[in-house]
Amino acid sequence: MNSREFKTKLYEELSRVTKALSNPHRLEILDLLAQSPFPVAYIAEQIHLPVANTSQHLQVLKTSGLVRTERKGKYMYYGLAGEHVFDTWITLRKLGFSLNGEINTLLEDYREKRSKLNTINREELLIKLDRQEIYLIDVRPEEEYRKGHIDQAISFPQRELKDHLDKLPKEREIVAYCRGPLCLMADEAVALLNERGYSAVRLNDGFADWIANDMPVNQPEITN
Amino acid sequence: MNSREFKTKLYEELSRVTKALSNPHRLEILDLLAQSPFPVAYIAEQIHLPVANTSQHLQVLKTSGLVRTERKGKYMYYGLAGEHVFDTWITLRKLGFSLNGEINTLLEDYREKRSKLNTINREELLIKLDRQEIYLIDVRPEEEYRKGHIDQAISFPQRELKDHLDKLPKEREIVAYCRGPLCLMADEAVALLNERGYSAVRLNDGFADWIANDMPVNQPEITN
DNA sequence: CATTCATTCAACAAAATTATTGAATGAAAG
DNA sequence: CTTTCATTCAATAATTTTGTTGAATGAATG
Repeated sequence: MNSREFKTKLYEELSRVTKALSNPHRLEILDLLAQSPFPVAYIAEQIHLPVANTSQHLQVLKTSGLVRTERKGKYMYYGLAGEHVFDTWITLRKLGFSLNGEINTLLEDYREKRSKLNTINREELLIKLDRQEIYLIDVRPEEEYRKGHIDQAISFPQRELKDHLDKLPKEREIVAYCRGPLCLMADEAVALLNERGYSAVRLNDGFADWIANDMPVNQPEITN
Repeated sequence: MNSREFKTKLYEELSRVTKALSNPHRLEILDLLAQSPFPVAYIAEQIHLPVANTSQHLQVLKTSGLVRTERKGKYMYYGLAGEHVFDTWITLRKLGFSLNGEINTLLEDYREKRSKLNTINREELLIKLDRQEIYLIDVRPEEEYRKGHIDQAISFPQRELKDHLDKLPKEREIVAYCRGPLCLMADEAVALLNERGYSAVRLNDGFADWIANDMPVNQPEITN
């Protein structure tokens, strides 16, 4: 093998990973798996894709080494292959934000229309939690809450939130969080709450970033 | 725009960057541009691709925001759009190495056949340079040497090295470096030198990593 | 102001990726 | 041991990406 053949092969091998990252559905899957491992059917539902198609995308990710599988009962759980995959995803997300002004515009426009953009960051949240100044709600699907959540958070899945408004305090500020900065469930929740006379803000990133920074979590139930 | 439409659009935008990174030739271009900006024809020659094709790849990179252009005289220089692009490239390269065992095997096999794998790292190099224990040669094409090189390095382009062996000392250890860990010019040079009775080793990474770590460089000539 | 030459464009062909459908597999549960 | 059901496979169609060729552009040079 001469030098040129070798280089061609080398960059081809390297591009196997970047090719796996080159599809929007697969990026959305990675963003979801940053929460925790999930079975195929759940992932398919979350990203609104047929199961067979989702399975194919998952296999692309698996072949490239980005995700790994584990069978639990009749379900096949897919999860990120390691912390370096999460870190790379964060790096790429940041790069995307900085290179593509469109993304920021999109997100801001969307959020501006719903809530008043009121956000709080991780440090502020921790302090206010400590002082019991706020009421913290986790608006992700309950499956995800059960696998782990921010310490002291109560589960109020966004989809059912409007049916449980009576359980929320009007006198205390409510902080809602979901998966990460690209996740919209917290925005929807905050918009609804403010409309109904509550005082609500969202955590500016989300659960994935929370655990990535070793903040206090609660994992009440190790699922099998 | 509803929530699903919005998410689809968001991940599509994000994938514009990852799509641009998904082609092996474009990765090789980025790796080259990590050295410094170059005109289209030079890039085409280095990656062994027709100029028109190279131009197309460069435009994909430019549209995604990863590289930017600057006209100098009759040449159009393409360069990385910023430090965050370089950092992301390094992150991806590392991820590729860790996920794809094939890559490490390839590199090691190739190197083992040529030299005896003798390498030196940046810190050792700096110390030995200071003590004048070594003779440091830059084996990249002279164009690249002229744009900047490791302080005290002498230019001995790998392609012409065999015609200038008489200018090298046999009594002192020679250290050769080129672009980065994926670049093979230093390996070829080291192999040749050891064959001819010199004592030579390579710097384990290369010039891109050297400047990324703020090590001492020499930029004798600002080209225009 | 005509010429040169690096680069880009445009059009088409070739190759790779993605989506869709329905059937196959294979572990768990009755 | 049969049934159930989550997942994967296989085949094909639709779409996108990549390569190739030759012509067009347009800035610099004489």
